[in-house]
Amino acid sequence: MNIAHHLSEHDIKPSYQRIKIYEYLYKEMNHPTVDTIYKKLVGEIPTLSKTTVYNTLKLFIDKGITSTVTIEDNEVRYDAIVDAHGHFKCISCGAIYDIKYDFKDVAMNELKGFEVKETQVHVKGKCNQCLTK
Amino acid sequence: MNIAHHLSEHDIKPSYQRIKIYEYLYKEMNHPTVDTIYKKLVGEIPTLSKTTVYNTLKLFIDKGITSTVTIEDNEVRYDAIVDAHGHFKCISCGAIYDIKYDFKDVAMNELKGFEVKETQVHVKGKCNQCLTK
DNA sequence: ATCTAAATTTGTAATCATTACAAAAATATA
DNA sequence: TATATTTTTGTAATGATTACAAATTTAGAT
Repeated sequence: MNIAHHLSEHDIKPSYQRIKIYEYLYKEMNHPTVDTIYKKLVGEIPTLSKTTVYNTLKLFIDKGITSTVTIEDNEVRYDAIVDAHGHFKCISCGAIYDIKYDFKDVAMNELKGFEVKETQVHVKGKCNQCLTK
Repeated sequence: MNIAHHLSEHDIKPSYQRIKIYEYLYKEMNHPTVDTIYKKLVGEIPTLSKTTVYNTLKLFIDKGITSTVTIEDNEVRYDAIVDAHGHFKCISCGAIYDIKYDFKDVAMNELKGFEVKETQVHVKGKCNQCLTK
């Protein structure tokens, strides 16, 4: 995918920082925190400011090309995938897995007459790899 | 329900503060934040400290009689219901509704071989009341 | 190419929820 | 009653996020 083009398509001017931040999100797919993104990119972009990372992610969210994952109280994570999907966090190794689920099953009867804008499913436990160790 | 007894049963000494905090959680069922609890109870208990509210809720969670609701990034809410259930937050009036869902539908095939400890379902949108206004 | 205006980035300080920690108060035990 | 233990409290520290204004970069007009 052409990142500059993807940003432009969503009404975001493709500055150097924006391209790098989106590239990191998109390629790593590791649901990073702001701090993770900053620490990784400041090597390549020595003048990078954490404020820029915050500003940029907020812009990406406004424009609909990034979503947040708030599976923990004390940290917000970011995801280049914006389609409805859930997340599993392993309490042993800390890895976060994307999980699909049938959206209809979750949109329960109780919400008849409600307008649903967003659904987040967060599952915690131990992952396959940690269990077989 | 006898709150002192309920606390004792779960290995929590029923101090005045603990009883009042649990009572608030249990009776109001409004998924309050620490600040909400503090502001409400400090009228009745003028010496109450916010630290006590934090300590007490942490204890309740450890002992399994309270759960957290992290439907927003910037605030943790608390719930006296600990059975698996989801939450709907209205983006218009801010109210939080409890919602049941069929747990099996959410525990997806992808998590075969994983050990699931906890599932949270968070839905945001507009509630019935706000829509019909 | 040059000037000017607008957008973007940056650094610092402020904010706010939460935690750490130690002193004070209350409770239980001998 | 005296002592040990538990609980509560207040203050300070932490850490993520936001506010804000200056500096830099980019874009558009001439």
